[in-house]
Amino acid sequence: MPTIKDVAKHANVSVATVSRVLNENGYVNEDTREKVLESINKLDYQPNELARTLYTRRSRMIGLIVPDITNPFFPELARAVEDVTNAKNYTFILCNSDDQVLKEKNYIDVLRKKYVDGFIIVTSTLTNDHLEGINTPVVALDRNFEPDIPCVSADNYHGAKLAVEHLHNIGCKKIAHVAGPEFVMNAQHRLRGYLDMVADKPFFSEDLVVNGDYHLQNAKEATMNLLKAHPDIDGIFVGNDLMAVGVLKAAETLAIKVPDQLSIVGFDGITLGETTSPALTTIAQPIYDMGAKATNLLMDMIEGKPVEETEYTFPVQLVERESAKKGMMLSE
Amino acid sequence: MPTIKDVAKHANVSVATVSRVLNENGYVNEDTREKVLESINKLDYQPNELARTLYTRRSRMIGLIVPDITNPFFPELARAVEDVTNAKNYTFILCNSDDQVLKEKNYIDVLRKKYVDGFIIVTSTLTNDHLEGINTPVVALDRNFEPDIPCVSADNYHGAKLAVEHLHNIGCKKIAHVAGPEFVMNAQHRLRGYLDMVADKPFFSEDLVVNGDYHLQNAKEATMNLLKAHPDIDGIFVGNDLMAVGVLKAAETLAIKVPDQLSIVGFDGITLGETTSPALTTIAQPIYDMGAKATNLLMDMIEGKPVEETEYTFPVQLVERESAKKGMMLSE
DNA sequence: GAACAATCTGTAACCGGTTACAGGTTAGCT
DNA sequence: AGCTAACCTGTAACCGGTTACAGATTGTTC
Repeated sequence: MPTIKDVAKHANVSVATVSRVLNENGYVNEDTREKVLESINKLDYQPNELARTLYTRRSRMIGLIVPDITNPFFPELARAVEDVTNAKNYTFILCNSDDQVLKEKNYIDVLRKKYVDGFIIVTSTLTNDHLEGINTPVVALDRNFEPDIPCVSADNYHGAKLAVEHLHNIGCKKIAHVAGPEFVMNAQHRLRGYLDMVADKPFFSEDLVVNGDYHLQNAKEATMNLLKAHPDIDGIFVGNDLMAVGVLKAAETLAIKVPDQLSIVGFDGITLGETTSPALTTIAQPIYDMGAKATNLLMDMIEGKPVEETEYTFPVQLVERESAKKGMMLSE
Repeated sequence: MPTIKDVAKHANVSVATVSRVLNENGYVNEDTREKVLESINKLDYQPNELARTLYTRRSRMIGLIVPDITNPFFPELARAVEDVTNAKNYTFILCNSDDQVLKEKNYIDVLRKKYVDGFIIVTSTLTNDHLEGINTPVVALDRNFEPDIPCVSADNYHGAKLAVEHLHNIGCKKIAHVAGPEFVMNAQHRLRGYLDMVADKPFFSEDLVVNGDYHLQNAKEATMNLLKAHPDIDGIFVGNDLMAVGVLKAAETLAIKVPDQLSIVGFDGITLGETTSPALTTIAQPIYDMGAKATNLLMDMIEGKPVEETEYTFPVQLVERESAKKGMMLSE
């Protein structure tokens, strides 16, 4: 691989001049400029990003930290991040934190040593303290954790209300909730949305809320218990789509027909929900758009552009598929 | 951030000495060693990876190029790669190629400029020519493309035979195949496995094979046509699980009961197959193990260890779930 | 034609590390 | 004591770029 020195020698100029034509700054005579460009072409020279980074402290790399790429919500997010970074000539590094602060901190450390220009973090466990002294730009995605860190998320509270409202509208008489983990902010918002819709209803009791961990298996088991304890539940709002699939499985195991006997509404709008039978009715977030927004926001911060707002809330949308519909209860 | 110079000054030694204790090479007196370590601790010094890389030409980063992380097969692979790289103090960069040579080449270019130490590539379109002159280690994953590039994949041919055999064993009388794209090597192997099992059977005709593109929608449509043309098909071996879900959907649309009237066997063993109803019977590849093996192999190559073999074929396994079982046909 | 600004180019310091080389010290052996 | 080998440490070159600074040339203005 040729270096800038080779080019300089070939074009009979100094490295400074070559650097000037490369970066298009400073004065350089048109003739020498062309001479240099010619040499660059002839030698197929490509500047060494690393050497550049060392001096400029800009790596054109960002880190994306997610809990687990295996969770189908995150690939869609990651894809958006990749598309945007790529379009802007950045690259990104993917890190799985498994929701462990230690892993998060470790990754942040490692990446900072590599001079990454910024972070997009999906976290529930990291707090501002851990980021102290880090002057690298950070954007929080999906989960807002600290007031002075810009955050991109969906309207979880409203979405939850939308879900319960829909279940109510189609005639459900007893609506339960399989909640996400308490330590996750968006799960709290969704739970609150549910509670604010049903807390004053006569059918409500606290044990209509069961805790899931945003994963399938656990939600399935919790739902089995729930449905055994309350056989008259005819609607469930589930904290996310992955758990909703678990709920679907639970119903199947108990020979409860969805949506005839039980209506289910999920949350997220991941592709997985389209592949189940019945397909999942859900509250869809604009996942790709959120990922893209977060990335663009981060780039703006990196490039020193002023950030107007610190909170970007995306609207959610009810997507009606097959797991919730006006059921037998109504026609009775 | 303190530099090695700060440490040197603080410990009253030269940078060379500090470097020596850091890298544990060359002679350094025990007393000075401790003095230096103390300074490192006191200043909370962390060596700058970048500066190191510039000289050593080793970045402790590798690139993983996959067609599309949104395809549920790849997150499981990516997770394995991440776990292994992370354990060995490497980081990895994820790239989506969308199966386009141009994107692949571009990524390889970009990453080489960043001094990545190696590549893991899942590709069908890249050939050796494109890698020419690249002395960076490369491992091919899931799809073998050139003889002199080490390759980790599953036993696709045998898996296909296993699938067809299973369909045969449970009593299917007319077995079709929804194939993956022709340009993908593993799809060819699976097709061949199918053909070698059925080509001499009386029920066989060439139009029992339809082409899919490894995605859901396309497979669904192709299957609808297939099943309309051959209503007596009672078994389908599908080239991958994602398409198998499409086949499931097709059957549902046509009101064909799975597995009572039609048995379906997929390929891959991704988690998605567990979430459908009926859950997918499939030929499972050890996806995580394959990813881990490829990564370990790459690291060995990077570290100059000799590579014994150039082809690692992993065994596959029939996972019986619900989409294939002894059907009505038998009991009639 | 003198003064000054704008244009052009090269030298050298710098980013933050690694390491070849040289010089000095100490220990071991005859 | 003299010689060699092992031990210890610092200087400076190097990785491949960027840029402050200075000096030279040209152009403009009065």
